[in-house]
Amino acid sequence: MIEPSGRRERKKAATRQKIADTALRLFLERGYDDVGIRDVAAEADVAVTTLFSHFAAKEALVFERDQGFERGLVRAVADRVPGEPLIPALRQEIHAMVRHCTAPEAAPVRSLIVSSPALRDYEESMRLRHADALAIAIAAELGVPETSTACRTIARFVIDAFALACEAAEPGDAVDEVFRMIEAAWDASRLA
Amino acid sequence: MIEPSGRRERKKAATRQKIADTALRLFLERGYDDVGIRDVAAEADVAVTTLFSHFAAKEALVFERDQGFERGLVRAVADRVPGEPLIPALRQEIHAMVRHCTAPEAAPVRSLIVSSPALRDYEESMRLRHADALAIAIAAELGVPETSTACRTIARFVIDAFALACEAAEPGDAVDEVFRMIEAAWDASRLA
DNA sequence: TCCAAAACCCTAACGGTTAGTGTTACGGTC
DNA sequence: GACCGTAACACTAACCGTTAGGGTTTTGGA
Repeated sequence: MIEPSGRRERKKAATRQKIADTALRLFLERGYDDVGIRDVAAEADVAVTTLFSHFAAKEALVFERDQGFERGLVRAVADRVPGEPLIPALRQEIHAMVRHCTAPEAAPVRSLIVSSPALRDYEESMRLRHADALAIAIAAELGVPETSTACRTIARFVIDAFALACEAAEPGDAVDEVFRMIEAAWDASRLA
Repeated sequence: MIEPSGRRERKKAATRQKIADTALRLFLERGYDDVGIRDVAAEADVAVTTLFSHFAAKEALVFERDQGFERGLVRAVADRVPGEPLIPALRQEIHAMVRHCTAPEAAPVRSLIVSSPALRDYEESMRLRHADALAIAIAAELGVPETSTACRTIARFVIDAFALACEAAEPGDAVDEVFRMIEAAWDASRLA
């Protein structure tokens, strides 16, 4: 009775994708605030309730791909080659994420996000969740309690690096600059 | 034609205060989500539109006093005694802010905020604004461009210290712990 | 073949927020 | 002391995101 194999899954994924694609297209054409949920649903040919069964909020329509970011961060901590130090592994992962977000083909979506306070706030709240997940992963890796202030601090700093680098003129250099500071902070903590 | 002195100002302030007091009382009595804007307006005996002319959003009704935080941070940078190093000055200010937020009499409001995702998100977006303001103040103090990555990084780290300490079991100790890391990060930056 | 669940649809509403349009009360001016 | 501009407030009516309630179709498996 489990394992909903095949067609059902594919159809559901297709519906979800169609909604996301339609939404992004309309947002880019007419602006985020000038496209209503009812517009998106109509254009994607689904009911409004169906749209909300796939996406928790209007803002989520824009951040379809960012689900992998959190997983990537946690993996960068948990699955790194034995003996590899933590911070450089995270630096590498943040580099990849920043490259992804600042790639030329991502520019229209970027400016869409920047132009809407609602989207900016939503993105920041996503980052907070990422930081919490990362803190838990780091704590698990080091064998300290999840509530360890030092772990949570490092996790936040790493997410800050991501956020700041995405807005910097030279994103790659910014990642390195912030990570020099994070490395020092790490050495000054009791975790190193 | 300027200088609206006297009665008008007082009446406006009184209205604002009455709205905020009423709102907080109702929220604490019945829960944030179970009190509507129309309830608050009716109980405070003002029109809904009047309420929104004083407060930008429902969430802002809960964060009436936090306007001073940003000012305090900027002042901690700009008005510190000559020769006093930057980071300890900020540490002191954050200590004061954390004490303020974790004081026993602030507990009901704290738990109100924690219990509502909307309020938590709003608080975090306020902190982002504080970080931006602080970054600008630091940049001005050091005579570097506002967009300096190092300045923005330190500002974010300081705000992180505040957020983490407010949630920690021992807030005061947490501030000191995070600031040891910030101090190291500061020394590793090109600003020190 | 038939069933249970998943996916979907429709309608109607709720609650925060805003636009449009007055009305009052205050402050400064002649 | 009468007068005018404007800030503060009120009322109505809506917009928009979101959800509840309740039904229909599609799918996978027994």
